[in-house]
Amino acid sequence: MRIGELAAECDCSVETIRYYEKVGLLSKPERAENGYRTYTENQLKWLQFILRCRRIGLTQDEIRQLADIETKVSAKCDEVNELLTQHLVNLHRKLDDLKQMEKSILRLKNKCEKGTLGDCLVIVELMK
Amino acid sequence: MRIGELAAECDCSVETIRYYEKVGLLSKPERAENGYRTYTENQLKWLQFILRCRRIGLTQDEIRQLADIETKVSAKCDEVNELLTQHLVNLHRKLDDLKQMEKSILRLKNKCEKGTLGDCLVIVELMK
DNA sequence: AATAAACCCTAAAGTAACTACAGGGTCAAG
DNA sequence: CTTGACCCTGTAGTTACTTTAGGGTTTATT
Repeated sequence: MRIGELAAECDCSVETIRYYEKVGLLSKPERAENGYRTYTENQLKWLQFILRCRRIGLTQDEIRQLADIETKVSAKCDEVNELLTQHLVNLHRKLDDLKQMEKSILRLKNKCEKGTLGDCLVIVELMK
Repeated sequence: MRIGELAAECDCSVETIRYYEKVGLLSKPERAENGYRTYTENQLKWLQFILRCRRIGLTQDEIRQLADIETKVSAKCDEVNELLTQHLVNLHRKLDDLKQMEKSILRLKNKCEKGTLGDCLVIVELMK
């Protein structure tokens, strides 16, 4: 399977695949006589794994950690859970900020609807 | 208020503040005789607003648009409301994304409660 | 008073996680 | 035999910062 097929299969760009190879997230594939990369089914699965991790917001470093954990068959799931728990904490902080932000904007919108933007302290409202 | 105090107050780095000034997100502060930046209470509030926007994932461009509302004091409320409504839509999209992420992570976490990684369901699930 | 620690300055380079581009080779189809 | 769709390497650009280099200034301590 060539890089274009792999990209189509995984719904990501060819450049992203080459990039993942460069930074060591994806193992170097075999090369055909002409120098083209040829991928195996296993590498496809691994790429899908990486993309799925990225989609739920894990960083490359975190993915690398997961990959490392995977090789330590004796390790406990606790490590994986620890990583995910930390990720959840970060996520909740973002959610809280987002909700706070929504409130601020709604408040500002209400001010504007009263038609007195000229003297309503928009900035002050925004910053509350 | 000097830059160090401001940074401490806003829980961000001194470098970030100088960076925001450089890219025009934060207005240029007065300078003391020795060249040190001196900030007002208003600038502190602005910085806090910017940081909150950033934490929820708004881009600098989006923040700049919000900030521009300040200068449009004479603008019609409709115009401003339009802008805010668009931002609300964006916020809701991001909120949904984060909630989706949270669900994925929770689902994964529950699958991996104990045992060794040999049969860690998180990995299995992610590799599907 | 001298010196060290803590603070401030600018400018430039590095980082994450890609994306886009420049300047090419390869290969099946028309 | 050339056009177009692929593939290659390598470098530069993007966003939003962070780090480093190489200095001045202020404040606390000796």
